[in-house]
Amino acid sequence: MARPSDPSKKKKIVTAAITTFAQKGYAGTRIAEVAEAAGIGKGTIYEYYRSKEDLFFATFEHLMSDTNTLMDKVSQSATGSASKRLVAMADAIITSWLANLDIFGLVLEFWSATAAAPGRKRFRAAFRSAYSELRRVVAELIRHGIEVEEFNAQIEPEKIASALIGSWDALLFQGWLDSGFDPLGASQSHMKVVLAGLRHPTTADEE
Amino acid sequence: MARPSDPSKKKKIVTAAITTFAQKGYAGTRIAEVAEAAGIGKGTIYEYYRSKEDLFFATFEHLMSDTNTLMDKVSQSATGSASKRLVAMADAIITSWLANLDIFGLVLEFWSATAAAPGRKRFRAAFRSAYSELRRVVAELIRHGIEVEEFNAQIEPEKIASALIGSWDALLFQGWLDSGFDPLGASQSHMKVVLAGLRHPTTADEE
Amino acid sequence: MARPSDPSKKKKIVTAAITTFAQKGYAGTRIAEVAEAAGIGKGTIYEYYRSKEDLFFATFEHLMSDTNTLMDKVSQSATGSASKRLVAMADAIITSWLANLDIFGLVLEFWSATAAAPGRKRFRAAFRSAYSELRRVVAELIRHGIEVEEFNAQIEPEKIASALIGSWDALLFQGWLDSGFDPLGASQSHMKVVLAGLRHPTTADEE
Amino acid sequence: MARPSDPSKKKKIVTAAITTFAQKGYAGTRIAEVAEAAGIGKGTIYEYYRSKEDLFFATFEHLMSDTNTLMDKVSQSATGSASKRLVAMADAIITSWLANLDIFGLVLEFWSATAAAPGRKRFRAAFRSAYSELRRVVAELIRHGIEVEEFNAQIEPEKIASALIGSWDALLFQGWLDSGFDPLGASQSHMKVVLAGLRHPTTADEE
DNA sequence: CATGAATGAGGCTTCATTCAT
DNA sequence: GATGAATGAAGCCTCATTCAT
Repeated sequence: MARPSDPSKKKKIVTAAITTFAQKGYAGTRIAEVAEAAGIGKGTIYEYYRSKEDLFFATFEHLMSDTNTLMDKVSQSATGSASKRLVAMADAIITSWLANLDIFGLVLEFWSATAAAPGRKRFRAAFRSAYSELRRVVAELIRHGIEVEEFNAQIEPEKIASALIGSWDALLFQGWLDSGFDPLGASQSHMKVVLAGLRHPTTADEE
Repeated sequence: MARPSDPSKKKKIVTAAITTFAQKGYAGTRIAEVAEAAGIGKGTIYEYYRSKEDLFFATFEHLMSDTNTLMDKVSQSATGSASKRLVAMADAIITSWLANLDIFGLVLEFWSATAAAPGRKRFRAAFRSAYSELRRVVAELIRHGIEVEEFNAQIEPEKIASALIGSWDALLFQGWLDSGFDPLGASQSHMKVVLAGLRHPTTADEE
Repeated sequence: MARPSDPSKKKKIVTAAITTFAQKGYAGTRIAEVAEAAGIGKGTIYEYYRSKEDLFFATFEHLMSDTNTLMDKVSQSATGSASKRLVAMADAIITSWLANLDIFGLVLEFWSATAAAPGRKRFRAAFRSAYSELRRVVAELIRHGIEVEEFNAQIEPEKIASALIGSWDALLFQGWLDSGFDPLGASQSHMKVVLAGLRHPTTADEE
Repeated sequence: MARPSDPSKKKKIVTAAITTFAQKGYAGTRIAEVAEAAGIGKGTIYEYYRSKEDLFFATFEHLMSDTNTLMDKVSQSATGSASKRLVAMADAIITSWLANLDIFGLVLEFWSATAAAPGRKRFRAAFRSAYSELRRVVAELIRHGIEVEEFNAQIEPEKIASALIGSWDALLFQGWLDSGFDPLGASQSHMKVVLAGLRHPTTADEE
């Protein structure tokens, strides 16, 4: 009864699942399709994953961890001023996703998985902590910029961080919707403005 | 043969559909549930909508038009400097959605509907044009700010617009995920920085 | 509660039903279609007929009575030798149906209605008595031919009658299937042979 | 993805389908009933047949092929004069169907399937070619009878063939309607007359 | 009388999951 | 361990019939 755990096969399944879920969505994907894409039998998937839902969550975790890995790499390799590091981070994330825009649909599926009914609470929880962590990293960077007096002290690092991260996601979504849209360019333009804003004092409260 | 078209009943159905789809997601919703929520018979829904998918799209259009109405109201009523108007717009959108955060899950469903398979192309098309319009309106406002020399001339209105809009969506999403998160505060903080950035020249290209 | 009985409206409904059932079959016909074809409201049909099944049976009776009327006319107007009368009868029936081959599909529906389940026993009964009557008329004619020594006395009128009648139906069916097939020609050819056979003694029992 | 194709199971299903469709008609039959009659699960049927309609067509083909097999056997084994062979053929077909009169209702369903709407064109096509072939075989036999001067040269083999075949069908139908009716006797009586007619010259055209 | 909007029973079909091989 | 044939719960949708207007 103990399930097998050949990691190479698990990977093969998840990879196939990513492709298939991305193309057809969760509801539109049949387990048989994933199996076929993975070049294995339908029943075999159940040796490695308890259910379709479980497999879906596994693809989620897989992508999540890819993103985390990317983030770690970026934040470790980034050098220079806080501004440069922020821009590098934005560019890295967006560039990385642009290179895989074909599976961006999967992200949308994950987002919507945070909504629907029961058994999907883990998606919401995972997203929450992922965003939380991402905000922490970015906020840290901003805070650092303040400390070294690169950024103005009035700003609230956490809040800015959440908006920045959000803009990255949202620009990718717009790029996904509209192939004529350029998320990277938009992000860079936005980052320039934000960095300018971070350096200068915000005007005394309007009105 | 000719289907009935009592608009008040259509509205009753759509309203029920919004609630139900928002709570349980598209896949998790049974037509019978919507009917019950609308206080009518299951078959009656099919007098007004050809299919579940059609009803879903109708809820989409309904919310879309609500958002458009809101946008029109905001852009018409907004007065004062470009900055103030931008902030007003951001606040209006976010506040409006915060008041209906319980149906934000529906938006996620719509987002993911832009992905999956056939018969859903219209979602993508509708989103594309909606974003396009929203960008146009916001970019217009920014362009106006440049003309009156409130904003610095180097910025690219369309790109900034897309990032701003994106941040609103994405902050709402974070608020949806995490009830401790405050989208409005984050947006306001972000807007302040952006407005500061818009007023000041961006530094000479970083290397 | 008493049902109305405006006969002109009943006729309008049955006429519409004949056309529609003939084109789409019983199962493929919706009451709404019949109503539309009749130029009346869907509910009105139920003022005149208890159910779809009932309406179907009414179309059956209508056609049956048409056929009976035809038969009566033919058998009364026929003059001359028994042979001539038989041929006239065959020709009349086939010609009449050929002129309405577009509703022959309805006859097929009636035939199959003699099979399926309960509530359709009346179709079988009606057919049984209709065939019985038809056989009686044709057999009578043959018997008459025997009496006047036009036909050979060995033949069994009832059996020949049933085969003749059957051949008419079946040739029409073949014509219905294949527009290149000529039921009338085939019938005439067949009748000639049969009449020749009726006139001559059948050979002593073949071994 | 690839559907199973165990022929013995396909046969089991078709057999069950024949019984059930014959008893209750196409419309009156529920897939679940067929499954139960076949002793398998409802879903299993869909592993072997795409739809109810498909299964129905399969039963049609099955019976068609049975009939063809019978015809081949009869035409090959038949010896003796053309007359004897014709009678043998008639008797074989009728006897064979009489032995299975319980599923004759199915034939009626098939006949009516040549009418109704779309997706059923194949029934008509199959019938057309089946009748065409049957006519060919019978006409061939008649033509042979002419050649050996057993039959008179004036007759038209194709036309007589179509009428003979038709009479077999139609007599079976009458037997099906009325258990007191004897299709075999009627056919034999009819065949005798026809054979007598085939041997003797038809009278000069009856004005 | 006529209408057609409303209804819900009923059936086909899908597909995740199981389990014998 | 791997497989895929078998399964049946579940759900969309149709359409005959009703009945308030």
